[in-house]
Formats: sequence, structure tokens, C-alpha cells
Amino acid sequence: MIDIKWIRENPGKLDEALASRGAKPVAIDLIKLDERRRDHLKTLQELQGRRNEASKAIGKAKGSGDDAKAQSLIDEVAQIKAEIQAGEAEERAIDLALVDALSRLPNVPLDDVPVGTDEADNVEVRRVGEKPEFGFAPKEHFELGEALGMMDFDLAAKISGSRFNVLRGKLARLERALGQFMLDVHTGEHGYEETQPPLLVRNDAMYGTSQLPKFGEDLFIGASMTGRGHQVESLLETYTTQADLDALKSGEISLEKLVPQVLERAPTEEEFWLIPTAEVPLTNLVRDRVLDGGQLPLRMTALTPCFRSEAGSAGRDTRGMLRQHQFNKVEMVSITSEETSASELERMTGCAEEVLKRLGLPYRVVTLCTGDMGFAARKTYDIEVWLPGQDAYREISSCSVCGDFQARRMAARYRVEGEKQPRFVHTLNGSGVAVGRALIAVMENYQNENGSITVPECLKPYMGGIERIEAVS
RNA sequence: GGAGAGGUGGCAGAGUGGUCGAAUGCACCGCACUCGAAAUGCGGCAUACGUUAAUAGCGUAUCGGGGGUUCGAAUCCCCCCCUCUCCGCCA
Repeated sequence: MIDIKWIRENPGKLDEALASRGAKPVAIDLIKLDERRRDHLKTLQELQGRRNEASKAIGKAKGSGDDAKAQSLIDEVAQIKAEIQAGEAEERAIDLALVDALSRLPNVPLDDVPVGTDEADNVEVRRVGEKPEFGFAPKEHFELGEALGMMDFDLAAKISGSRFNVLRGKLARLERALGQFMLDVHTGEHGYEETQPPLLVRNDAMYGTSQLPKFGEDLFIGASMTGRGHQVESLLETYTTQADLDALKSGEISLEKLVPQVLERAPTEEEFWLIPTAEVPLTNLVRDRVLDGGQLPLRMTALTPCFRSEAGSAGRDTRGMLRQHQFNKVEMVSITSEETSASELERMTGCAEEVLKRLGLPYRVVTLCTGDMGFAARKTYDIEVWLPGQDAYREISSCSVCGDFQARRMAARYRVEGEKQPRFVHTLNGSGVAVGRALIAVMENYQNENGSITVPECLKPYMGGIERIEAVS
């Protein structure tokens, strides 16, 4: 969430930032709305002040037995009562409108972020590692996995549909080994605290990290039967009008059109959401808190499944396990002071890179341009790992600094010694790294001509000491 | 899931319609006393928004969250969330 006060003082900067992300200018509208809000608030507060004064006087008058005076004061306050109630209702409405508008604005990119429209404008920062040379045509991971008999998409589809897979045997273990290895590196060497957060979270948490209100369609919903019942009930009772039903009956509107319309009106009040990344629960660990500045930075890591609907990705990366509805990821989250967040981004990116270095995987780091950055980010480095089977670099980690954008939504603050007012913390998140994609990368980079996979040196202790993964005869 | 109890400032904990943003204790900060410390005494000590040059003053709101009743709500009513105890179910 961007501070409305900052917008008041920097309307040009806001619109410039929005333009760089391909969005329309809104500063003038927001400022107008805010002015309306403040004007209205002022008059409301004056009325409330008068009421409070009179009410106190009533109490005093009654206490001293002056009933006549009390009555005249009661009559007086009764007159402004309706005015106050109407004013309060309007204040709520204006405030809601402003907060809603603000909560849909993306973060302002840092000055050193390249301006661009899409991934073609991202800027490569460095390449690390040597691409492996093969004396044969390298295969893609799913060809290797299926040939080994340890990766089965058809079987997964029977149970869960497309964009799932089943790993078995040594390949399943390799996936586990990767996750363990990454956690050990981050907890043992990089100072991150191992955490096991909830995978189902409430609206507020999703709102805090800004998946909501704008990106609900990317998420999966979790609900109990009773919870779902309550929701259907409220959709029917509160958000579907008689006019809707009449329009439906008369054929004026189709059911396909009415349903999204009703859902649009309803607030996104799900019982639970499945996390699309551990960034959500980890970052929300500091919500509604005032931390001691001396405690910062906080560094947390977690290995969790992630669930993404991949809406809008139909037809993209449909083969293999590159883009699944469910995958494991090691996430890093840092909570810092405002002075140290920029350097923390470099540090965090380095932590993610270290994993790839140890695994011997070639990669490159790119700075995302303004148009390609996520909603909450001020600056993002993507790490792209080399996939020989695809003959391409593919994203395996994304490290972002969000400034106080998420902290404002979560009311996560810290106190600096000697300062009266608490400040908002800065938040960062990054994958360290995506486990499923790391598995792909290891398979493709360590493949042998006979279809076996050599186990990277650093994973051997996690693999019972075996040298390679081969098909079971 | 059923029955009951509860949610108040950093913590503990009073307050059941008025002068309560809220007693008291602890913690914390300042001052006094002291060679210094402890003890003691005095004072201070929430957040957001508005106004403002101001993180000074003043105003408004906030006692889990949201609505309502009332001239006036921490206190009464409704809905929701959370915690605890007992029972049931369960990895």
C-alpha cells in the first residue's frame, strides 16, 4: 500500500511509476478523493466534538440534579444526532473507497530499476557457471523422468487432472534431498530461521502480502463444508438481489454472466486460501506488531508446498513439471529496517545463488524491468537456471524488496531507540530456490547418454551415498 | 461438532450506561535523594487520522473485529474472529 500522504506530495512520481508498469495515471483522482475525505472528516469531527461536549455537560447536570438543563442539552444533541450518523456512514464509505483504490495500486519501482514493458526489457546482471557440454542431444526432464519410470504425469492426471505429477523412487528422494540441502544451507550458513508456517491462511494474510484484493484468481480456495455453506448462503442472501433473479428468469441475463457479477460484488471472504508461496505466512508473522529495532533484521526460511491456479497460463509449459498447480519451494523472508533493505536484497539474492553454485548449475541473474515486476516489489532479481534440454534459461528464483508496501498493509512496525513514532518495517522475499524446478535443472544438467542422472556431489549425503539415478531393471 | 468461560494499554489486572483513553501494580524513561547503586519520592510513558513547519499543541476515533441501541457505550443488543476448560471425533 502506498502512503496517501506521499501521493499528495508526489503525484507526478506516482503516475510516472504507474506508467512505467503500463498502468494509467490515478494521482489526481486519488487526491480528489482524499480531499473529499478530509473535508468531510473535518466537519464530522466538529460535530462529534460538539456532541461530546454536550454529553459530558448532561452527565454533570444530572449529577448536580439540574434536570431542566440536562433535558435542554439532550434536545440539543438529539438534533445533530442524525447528522452525525449520516456523516459517519459517509465517512466509512469514502474511507473504504480510498483504501480500496490504494490497495489496488502496485508498488513504486526503485530508481535503479530499468524501465520496460515486458521480459524482453529485463537486464542481465551476470552469468555464473559453465554450461555442460554433451556428446549427445540432451533430453528434457520429463523425457528423462518418464524413461526412468519415476515421473508419471498420466497417473497424476487420473487423480488430480493436469498440471500435477507423481514422483517415485530415487527421483522422489532427489526432490526431498534438494529441499533438505537448501534448508540446511540457509539455516546453517545464511542465518535464516527454519519455520513451518500454515499452508492455509485467511483473507487478512493474503491481503497483507497483496495477493488480495487483486489476484484472487491466481489462488486456490480452501473451505470446510460448513464454511462453504455459509458462503453460498451469504452470496444468495446478501449479494444476489431480487432484480438479479428477475433478470435471470426473464432471460435478460444468463447464469454465466450473473455469477461473476455477484462474485464481483461479494468481498473475497473465503474461509481459507492455499498459499501460493511461503512468503505469505512468513511475512505475516510480523503483522500487527511493533518490533524492537535492535531485533532486525529477522530472517526466516521455510520449505513448503505452494499452490497456484495458473489461471491465464493455459497452453504455457504444459509438458513436464515446470508449471504445476502444486510444487515445493524453499522461501526466504527478511524483515529489515528501512536503511538496510536495499543491501539485504543483494544479500538474499546471493543466498539463492549459493544454492545453485553448490549444485553446480549454470545460471544468470536478471534485473526485472518495471513492466515485468510483481505488484508488491520495488526491485526484483530473477535467477534463471540453464536447462540444456530446453536450451534456455528458466526462472528458478525471484528475490524482491518491497519496502514498506506490505508492512503498511500488515501494520508491521519497529521502534527506533529515541524516536517517538514507530516506523514501518521493510520486507523482502525470495525463493531459495524452487525445489521442483531445481529438480528439473539437476536432471537436465546431470543427465548421461544412457538416460541416467548423476547425483551432484553436495546431494550425495542426502541420497544415501549413491552416485547416480538409473532405471530399475 | 456440542456445552461453558473469556478477549481491556508492553505485561498483569480493575472497571457493567455519564465527568473513562481508561484505576492499580509491574516493566520502561526522566528528575530528586546518594560518593555510586539499591530502596524511596515526584513526574512521564498507547496507536491512527485530521490540523500544523512540527514526531509541539489542539481535535476526532480506538477497550478482539464489524454493525446497532442511546443525548452519551469498555459497559446493553446482533454478527464474526480468536483463546481456554470439559465432552465428541480425529492424523
